[in-house]
Amino acid sequence: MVTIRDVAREAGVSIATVSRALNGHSNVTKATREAIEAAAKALNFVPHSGARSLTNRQTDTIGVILPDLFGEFFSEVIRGIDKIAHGAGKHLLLGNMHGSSHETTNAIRSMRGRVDGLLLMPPDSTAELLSDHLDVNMPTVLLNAQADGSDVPFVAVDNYHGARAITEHLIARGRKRIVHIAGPKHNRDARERLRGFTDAMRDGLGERAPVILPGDFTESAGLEAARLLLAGQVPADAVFASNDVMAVGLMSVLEEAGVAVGVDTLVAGFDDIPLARHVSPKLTTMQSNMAQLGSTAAMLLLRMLRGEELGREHGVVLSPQLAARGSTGADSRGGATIAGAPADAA
Amino acid sequence: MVTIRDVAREAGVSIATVSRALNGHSNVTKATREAIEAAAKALNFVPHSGARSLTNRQTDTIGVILPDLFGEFFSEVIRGIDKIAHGAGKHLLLGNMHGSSHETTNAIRSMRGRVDGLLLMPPDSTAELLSDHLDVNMPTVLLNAQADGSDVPFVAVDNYHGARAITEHLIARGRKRIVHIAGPKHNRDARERLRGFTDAMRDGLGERAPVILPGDFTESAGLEAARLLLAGQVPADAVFASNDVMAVGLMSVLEEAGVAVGVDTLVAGFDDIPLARHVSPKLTTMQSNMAQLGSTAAMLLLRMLRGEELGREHGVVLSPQLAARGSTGADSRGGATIAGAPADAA
DNA sequence: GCGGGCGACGGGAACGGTCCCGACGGAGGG
DNA sequence: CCCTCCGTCGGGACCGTTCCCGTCGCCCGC
Repeated sequence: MVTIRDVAREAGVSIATVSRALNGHSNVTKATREAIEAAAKALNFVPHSGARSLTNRQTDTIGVILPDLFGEFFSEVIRGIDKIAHGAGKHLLLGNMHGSSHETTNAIRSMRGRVDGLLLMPPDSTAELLSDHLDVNMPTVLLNAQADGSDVPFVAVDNYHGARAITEHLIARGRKRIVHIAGPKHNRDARERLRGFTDAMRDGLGERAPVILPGDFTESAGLEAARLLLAGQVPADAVFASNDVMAVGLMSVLEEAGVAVGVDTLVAGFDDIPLARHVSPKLTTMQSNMAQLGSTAAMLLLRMLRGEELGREHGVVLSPQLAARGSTGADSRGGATIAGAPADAA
Repeated sequence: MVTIRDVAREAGVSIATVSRALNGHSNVTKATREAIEAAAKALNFVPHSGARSLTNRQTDTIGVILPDLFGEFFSEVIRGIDKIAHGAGKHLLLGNMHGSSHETTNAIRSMRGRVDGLLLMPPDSTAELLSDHLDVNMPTVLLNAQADGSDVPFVAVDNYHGARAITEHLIARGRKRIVHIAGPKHNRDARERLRGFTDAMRDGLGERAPVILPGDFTESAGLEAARLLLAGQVPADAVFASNDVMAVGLMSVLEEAGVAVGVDTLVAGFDDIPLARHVSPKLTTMQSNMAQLGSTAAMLLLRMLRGEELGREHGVVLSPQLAARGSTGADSRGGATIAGAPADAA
């Protein structure tokens, strides 16, 4: 394990000079610099980032704490974060909390001294109580959540207006008996989507008690809902599922039963997972743009790392875009999108 | 920024005692320990992991360096790694090399002092020359690559036998005019799959010059190949695409043109992306199991971190499993799989 | 020719912990 | 009653680097 001391001895100079030379400071003679660079190369010296960050009080690393989530979502968020972080020369330290609230606080604690800032996406169960554990000295941006107690910027998707927009799309296509398949009750996203749906039904159709089927964001919930519809228990000419996975499950059962999705029954989802445009007919959905969620949060954090004081009021709400496709009878060839709801930073 | 010194002052003891108490050493009086814990809690003290790792010479972090890759693959590998690492109490430090060879060495260098070991998946272009830049003191496991120069354990997918197995599957179903859509020429995986295909064609059918269409792992390559087939230029009763994405693109065009995939023409892919079982008919493919790739590599690395000396001979070759589905006329209901090629650690 | 100023380099403290070793005090046994 | 031993705690070195400050030597100007 070769250290800066070894390089100094090899080059016949002091440690301080080696540090200066290798960090590109100007007050080093060209000859000295070259001798040091030669020695460093000969010894295959690599500076110890950990020690450096101890004195520098800067790690060039961003901590990312995410709950245990399904693949596509996870990777898209990370990709968005990495794109920005990499451009700023920052590394990413991943901390997975695996859903447990205890592990969340653990993950936050263990980040101390390893990262300069934190990108935190709390699981729904701990969203409220996390404000106690946020370190005030640690720049933090919240993903898909807002800490009720403390003054932390956040980035979230406008689930409410997204759900309104897609419900209005179904109404605009002449449907009246629109059923919603909800997501998990404890999930904030799902609750907001449900709220957008019911409001749009009330405002658009005067419907005050629309049919809500229970769901949990899994494919089997979509299958189950489809069976209910096919059994004729629930009269419906359109379905808005709280996410794409359920919508895809629903569609597959309906199609197998001979229902012409996009003609007899319209189906819409939420998220725009890659699968959405590969199923037949192509699924109408709201494009959440998870990569943008990550990159926006990373940009906010970088600003904080540069010294800007950002608070809750700097939070960003991303507006999902409507992607109207075949499953609601819309033109599927162009994949044309209609502008979604406008931003609304609460 | 509260340090261990503040806690010591608050509790009226020395910093050494605080360190002992907080790390659960036995030689501390119960009363002292409780006083220290109370002080730590009152000051909201969180130990500085960076400083700790400097003396401990251990960071409890694993560095993961991946090329810029498409979503599903990336997230699955990470998930597999995280599953193991998290169980061992390790963090994950992500370094993305974004394809460039220069950034690869940069990423490796900047990991020094931040991580205890490295999981490295080099881009194809640098696979050969990376052995120069691997730090001999840094435990390293290679993903999907083998360093020719140095003695480093690796984990790879047996692309060759996988391709053989799926080609033999097509032959077993009575097909003789089997066309292969290749992947990028510089891609090691693609080359191995091509080799498996040609060998299987030679051994199974005595075919020494099977038709190879060019491809690049993208959907449009699949579309292009489909057009060639439909134009009748290339007589074919089955197609083995080098990955699922191309196979799916191919299938969509064939189906639109009225070709009954799974009856008239059989189609098979490689990877088993989630989409594979959602297209119609369901796509026969080889299940690469990317999560297992990551978890296996992580387990190897953990063994090295525990002091085991692992070398190239401890490399693991994962055998993909054949998932026979509707696109080759196999039963798609059960999603039954047939055992793939046996492991073959070169 | 001498003094002042500036540029190049070295010494050492500091970052925030861990741990070795030595000191001190109390208890128990001879 | 004294000595010894063990358990608890404090002092200080150390991990690898950065940076402040001080020193030394050289060059230039008067």
